[in-house]
Amino acid sequence: MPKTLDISFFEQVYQVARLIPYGKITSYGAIATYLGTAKSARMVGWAMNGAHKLDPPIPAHRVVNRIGLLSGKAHFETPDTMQQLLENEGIEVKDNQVVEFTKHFWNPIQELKL
DNA sequence: CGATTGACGTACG
DNA sequence: TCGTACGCCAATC
Repeated sequence: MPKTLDISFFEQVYQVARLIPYGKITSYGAIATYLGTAKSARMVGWAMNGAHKLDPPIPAHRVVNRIGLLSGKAHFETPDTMQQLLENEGIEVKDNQVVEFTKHFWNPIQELKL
């Protein structure tokens, strides 16, 4: 049996996270929903816990919660890293929150679902 | 080895 | 409309 079918939820999260295009952002819930486990949004964030340890690294800064809040900024090297990275990609951040969130939102369901 | 926690989100009163 | 409860599953205490 191919192990490709045995990849855990984490691996799938990593796969999707790496597909997030430059200058775009998505939410934990969006990824979870795309994977078919809408209520496992927490696990998406949990997966990001070791994102920087992976190779290639996962653009965890492009993943925010459903309201565009930089809920995971505290887990970066410095609390400002996440915001800096986003602004570097042309995404405006105001008070730990993404401005025009829906405008920069990248929905894996809409983009990847065929 | 059982209980708690955690980068979230939805359901329900 | 707002506040509280629960689910999700792995890692840590």
